[in-house]
Amino acid sequence: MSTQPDGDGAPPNLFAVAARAGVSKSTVSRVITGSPHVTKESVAAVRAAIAELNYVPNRAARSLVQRKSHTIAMVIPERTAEFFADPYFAEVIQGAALHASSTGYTLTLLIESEANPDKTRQFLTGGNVDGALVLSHHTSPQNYAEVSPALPVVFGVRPLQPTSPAVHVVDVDNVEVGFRATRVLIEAGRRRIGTITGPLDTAAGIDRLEGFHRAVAQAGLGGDLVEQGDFTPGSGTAAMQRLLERDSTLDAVFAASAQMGSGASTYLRDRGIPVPQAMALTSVDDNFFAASQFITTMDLHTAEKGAVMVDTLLALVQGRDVPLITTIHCDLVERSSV
Amino acid sequence: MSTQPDGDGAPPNLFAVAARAGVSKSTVSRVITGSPHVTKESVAAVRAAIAELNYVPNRAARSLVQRKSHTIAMVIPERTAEFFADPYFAEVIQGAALHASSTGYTLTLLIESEANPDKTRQFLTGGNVDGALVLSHHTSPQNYAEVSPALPVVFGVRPLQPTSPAVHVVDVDNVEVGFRATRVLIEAGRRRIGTITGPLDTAAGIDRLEGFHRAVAQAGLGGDLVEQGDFTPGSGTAAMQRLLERDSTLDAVFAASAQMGSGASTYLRDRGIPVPQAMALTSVDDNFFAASQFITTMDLHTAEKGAVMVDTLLALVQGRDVPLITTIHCDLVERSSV
DNA sequence: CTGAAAGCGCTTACAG
DNA sequence: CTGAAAGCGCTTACAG
Repeated sequence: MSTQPDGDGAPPNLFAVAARAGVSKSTVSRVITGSPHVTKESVAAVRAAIAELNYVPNRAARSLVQRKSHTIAMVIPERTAEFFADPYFAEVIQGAALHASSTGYTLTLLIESEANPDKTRQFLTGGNVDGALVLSHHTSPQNYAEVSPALPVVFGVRPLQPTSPAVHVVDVDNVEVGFRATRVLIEAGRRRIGTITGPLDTAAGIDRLEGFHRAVAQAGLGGDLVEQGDFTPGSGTAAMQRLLERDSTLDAVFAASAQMGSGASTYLRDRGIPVPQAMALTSVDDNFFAASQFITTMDLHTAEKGAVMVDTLLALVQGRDVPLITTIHCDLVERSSV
Repeated sequence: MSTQPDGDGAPPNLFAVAARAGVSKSTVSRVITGSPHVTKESVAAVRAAIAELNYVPNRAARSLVQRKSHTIAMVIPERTAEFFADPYFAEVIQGAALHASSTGYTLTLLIESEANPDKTRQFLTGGNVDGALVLSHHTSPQNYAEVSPALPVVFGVRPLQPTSPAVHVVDVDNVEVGFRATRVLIEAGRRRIGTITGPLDTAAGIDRLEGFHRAVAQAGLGGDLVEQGDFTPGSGTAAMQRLLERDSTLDAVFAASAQMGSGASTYLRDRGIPVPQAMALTSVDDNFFAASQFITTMDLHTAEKGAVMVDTLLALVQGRDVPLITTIHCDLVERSSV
């Protein structure tokens, strides 16, 4: 007695579509799964019925029989969550979510509680997801390497220690990132170059510093002016001050994050030190911290990285062979700080 | 022949647990669902078997029979996604994800593609999720109000236009937010007060401006110094400049976001205008933009808002009665900008 | 309190 | 190419 064609109450199921299209459930299923063994006429009839009924397949039923959840988890350890304010993570997640939806997979956000890490691992290994993306600077990937044989896992950061078994990683080459960002300063004629590093217990922090050291060494310059930050603007300000106190002839700084670069830039402005005339500056990551301070920076293609992480994971899920390391390219974005 | 007790291959199912515990599948199911009609002995036996086998219930099977996905979606329209860099969204999402996981529900991130909005709505109404959280300043909630009878939906922002049917909203009272942030300036003795608004096609922008107007009117002050921004730091800098050009006697500014406040603060510093001596400043949202510039600001308890959105949605999902509007309290955080 | 049976909505061999 | 049947792993009345 409803005016709506699809009736009220329960949503239409395969059986309803089959009845309307005048075929069997098997045929409807074949059309939906894209099987080639169906006549054009049947395909057309089924498609029409699906459209008329506004039919959407039940994921639970499909998952049950296929033993696939069509869901992937994005695991964000709680400590990283504190750093959620870092645009970097938001951008990776956005890139991953956007791409996942285009593949028919669903992205579940899983914040790993430090109080109860077993809960997260149980969720992951309990067949709720087909694979997991792990984003973290700190958490030991060894924990996940262990679930890895049971569940495909892709990391967004290279592990600090080699894991066993080895894990799949998608990331930029942070040594290259540090090298190129430092080279720019050298090519601009700077001779007394310092660096504000990220935390030196993170792969990104360590590798970018290594890149810095290689670049200055290659140019025959000193690599002694190193101050550590924690990727936040405030730490950049403080490190900039320390650097200047250590050597007043400093004429260039490579900051290992745009946030720290912006903190350094703020300090320089407050002290009336003109950029780039008296001090050249480069940083890492192209976000509004870099943009608003006009800092020449390395674009890490972070959203793309999120998408590639999804692709890599899905390849693994489908049993395809994937190299252990996928490197995301990086680019120099020139602004007015050099 | 495996040394592991849980064998290899397929994960243990209900049947395996039942066999090990020496009871029927029905009894195991009752223990898992928390039915009271089970003897203590049976409960103990089943729990032991579950622990020994490391059994995790299959969500797909449960969803299929219960017609519940135990999943809720966080819908982020693409336009909002551009603003993903705004710590505000990250914080809401984090709060929601953390709380959802503690309730046994799974949070799926759904980025609404502008190219194909039907896809998102189809996913939502196709029985894939039990409810949806919608976060957006711009998107017309009317679109979602329409799916609302079929699917519980909770909004993080009040709709600009009344919708039909009315939708559930969880948000701070932005009029109060604007009022209080302006009052602080008045109480500090400022007489010539301007405001940098958010976009005036958003509820937050409109309501915070309304709060500003009420406060200055109540104090018998003028409410003419209004410049619009878009919540970003850059727009705050530009608006601050326009305000100063319009009236050089300006002695206080209420910025409707911490990002804009920080942009304004940057401008003031560059011009050598001391804060708070020559210019007092307040803003909205307590994040590192406010903290790093020492701005007195309104704490919107954003992570808590995410959690409350989840609670509200789950109440709706469970058929409980929920008020249409849930107001999150806000607090003043005093720093040195006033 | 407990168990056997039916069924949730799909997919997948198996015949034809 | 197509359909009837079995089964994925649970939960839920229904008897007992």
